[in-house]
Amino acid sequence: MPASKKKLPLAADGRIWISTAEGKLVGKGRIELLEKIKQYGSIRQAAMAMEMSYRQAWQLIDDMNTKAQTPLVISTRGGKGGGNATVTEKGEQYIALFNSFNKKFQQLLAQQTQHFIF
Amino acid sequence: MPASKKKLPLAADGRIWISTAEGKLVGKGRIELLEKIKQYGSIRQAAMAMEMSYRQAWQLIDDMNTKAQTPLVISTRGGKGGGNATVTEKGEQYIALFNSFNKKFQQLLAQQTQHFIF
DNA sequence: TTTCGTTATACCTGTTGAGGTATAACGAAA
DNA sequence: TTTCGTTATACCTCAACAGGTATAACGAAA
Repeated sequence: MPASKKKLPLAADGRIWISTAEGKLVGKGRIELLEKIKQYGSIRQAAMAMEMSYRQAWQLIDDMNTKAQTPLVISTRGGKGGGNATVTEKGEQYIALFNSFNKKFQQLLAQQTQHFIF
Repeated sequence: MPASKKKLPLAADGRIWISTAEGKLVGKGRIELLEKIKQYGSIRQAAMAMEMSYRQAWQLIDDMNTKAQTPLVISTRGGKGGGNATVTEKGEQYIALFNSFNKKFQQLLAQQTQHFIF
């Protein structure tokens, strides 16, 4: 064992999000929710896939749509299937934006954790 | 106004910390607390300077000392002045480690926020 | 052995927010 | 015009947590 003694394993950790003046707009969970809505075309099914209540999913979406100028999710109710939800082009842009940001962040965490052989 | 229309101001945001298997060890607030303890040599005065209760400061210190193998803060009670607290060499190392990590993180946030002219 | 300011710890309480449940609204299709 | 599954929203409850207050422990100095 060279310079480093027997060591307590340390990790660089953190959470990131994109915010407006109103506060948090999208983070990891909300982006995943958008991706599930895109996949299923349904808020309810997206919520089930993430093991969260419909209520919570709806609140997150409502908050996003309120804070962003343009809705990230558009939903309709009634009709065939009872209703549906789709992710807008704006929503897609946020997904891409966050995932790019997050990728760089994860690289930083990994790099810093390396330095923690301490 | 070139490629970007009138825009909603977005910011890359986040929080970071250093964690062990037991969870969070030090973040921004705890590092600041260590710095204040170093400055004042007193848990109570450090807490006052940060406008937190002595109780909360003590709990944070206790948690850090428990999770780290080596105490980050050593305190004595009784005697001249009623007691005192000092930051150990290990504590100083965590301060330096976190501040370095945080500096790179702040750079990432600033850089990403640039890309959010979106 | 009394004083004093700090460290250490127990205890109690209000708040807030996470979460579930219930129900209304809706519109296409049969 | 009835059915159906989903969206939308109101309402209620309970636990966890933040935070304050009170008090014990401590030891150097006077």
